[in-house]
Amino acid sequence: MKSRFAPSPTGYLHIGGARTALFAWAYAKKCGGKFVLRIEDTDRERSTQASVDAILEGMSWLGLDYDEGPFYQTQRFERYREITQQLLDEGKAYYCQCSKQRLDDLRKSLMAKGEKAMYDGCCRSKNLSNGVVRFKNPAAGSVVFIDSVKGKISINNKEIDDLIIARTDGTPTYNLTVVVDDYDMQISHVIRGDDHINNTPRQINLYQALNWKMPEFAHLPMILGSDGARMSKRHGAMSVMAYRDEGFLPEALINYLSRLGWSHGDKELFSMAEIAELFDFSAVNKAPAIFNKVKLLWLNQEYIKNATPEHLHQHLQWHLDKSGLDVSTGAEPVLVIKILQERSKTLVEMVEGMKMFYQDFADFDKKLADKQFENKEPLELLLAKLSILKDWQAETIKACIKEVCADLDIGFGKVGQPFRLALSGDGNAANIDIVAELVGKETTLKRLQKAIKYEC
RNA sequence: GUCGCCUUCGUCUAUCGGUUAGGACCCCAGGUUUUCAUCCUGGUAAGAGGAGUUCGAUUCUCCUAGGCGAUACCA
Repeated sequence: MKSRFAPSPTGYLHIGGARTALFAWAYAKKCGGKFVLRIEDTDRERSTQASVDAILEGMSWLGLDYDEGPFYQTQRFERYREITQQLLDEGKAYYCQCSKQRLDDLRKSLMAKGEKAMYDGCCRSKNLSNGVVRFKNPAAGSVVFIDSVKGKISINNKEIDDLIIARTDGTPTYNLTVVVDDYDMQISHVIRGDDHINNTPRQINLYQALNWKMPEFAHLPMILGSDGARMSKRHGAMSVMAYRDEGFLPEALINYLSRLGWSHGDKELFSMAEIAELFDFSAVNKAPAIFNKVKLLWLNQEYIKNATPEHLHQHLQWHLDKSGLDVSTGAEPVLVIKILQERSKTLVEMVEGMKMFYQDFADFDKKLADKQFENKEPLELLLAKLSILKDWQAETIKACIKEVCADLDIGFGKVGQPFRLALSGDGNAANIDIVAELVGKETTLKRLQKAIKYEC
């Protein structure tokens, strides 16, 4: 068994492509087969090296490792030419010199008549010796195949015209190259988006003309934008790497993507290993799915909550570097990460939460400060007690807070809240005693003084 | 226009002829809690419409509607 992911390098690796790659990868793993990466760059106009790099980076970030490749179609032009020539020699393809203008007019007049717009085979028996090369599609009968997710699909050959397999400049086109490559690379399972369903019968006819064994086909439904329309920029991030930038963990994105069109009973959380073990086309939906970022966020939070601080630290490094936050001088990062795990939906949020431990903030949140710092007494008393505290530990700090409460005969909140604001600046922090311990004695005292000086 | 594919809560989905149609996200209401968050409990919410087949249809068939896709010298 061997599957492949065959993106064209005309942009970054997007969500839909990633999901296709994931399923192809998962099925290969499940079968103990191989997974191949092939770059379909025959369109010289639109393909770029930057896109190739972006796709490779996306695959690697997601952890979608491939056993073979990446192969590049531009390096196989000789092979395509050979097959095209063979088809020509066997009378299964022919040259066509119809102008774009004629093709255009033909299409328009056909549509005006309410017929399907397709090439009329004008040059079929002209015996020309140059121009584009068209494949002679069978005129009668129909193509029937069993798709692993859609079931039986049949299309009448009357609906398929003679497709171009080589352009005027001799370069091959998509339908020819996929067939040749999938055959040469011994791909047993062609797994791709269902926007390719309509191409499949053409390709099957090519397989038959070449007398090649056909692979299994599995067409995955599309992923739609939030309004049910095809995904586009206005739906938010489409690029896989944009999700890293926004603070998502690759395992969360993978988990989310796996559940778009696939399911395994009521199970929601899947590790990559579980996906590889449980994935099957029989549980893949036929209908397109709408991408829902809110659920992705929930998943991301689940993964952040349950990850080890060390693992999080690894992924956090990229964001730390980006934000320029230096964590080498303050508390041990994993300790800080630990207390932020339950309160961060994304890694970006986590970096935000880390800042108070490593750098000072400019001002207190005014609205909160006016309220919390109105009565300075608790803060002053707390400062006095903490100043002489020798053993700077969460427990001892907590004891000080409780003493203040007792001395002043007030509740924990009356001391804890102002203290929290004094330390964080925005009032956002976890258990105040632990936070104070990690912020450190010197900084804590400094911030308390700053809070006491605050004028409401 | 033509052809192909698709259609269960707002969203992702379970159900493989017989269920009070289940789970998850979101949302709402409670509870725990040192803010926020987490956590716990409960709740709202669905089979596009119409014909058949059947003792019985969400499930099988057909029609309609809607959505998506293809109709390129793009992939």
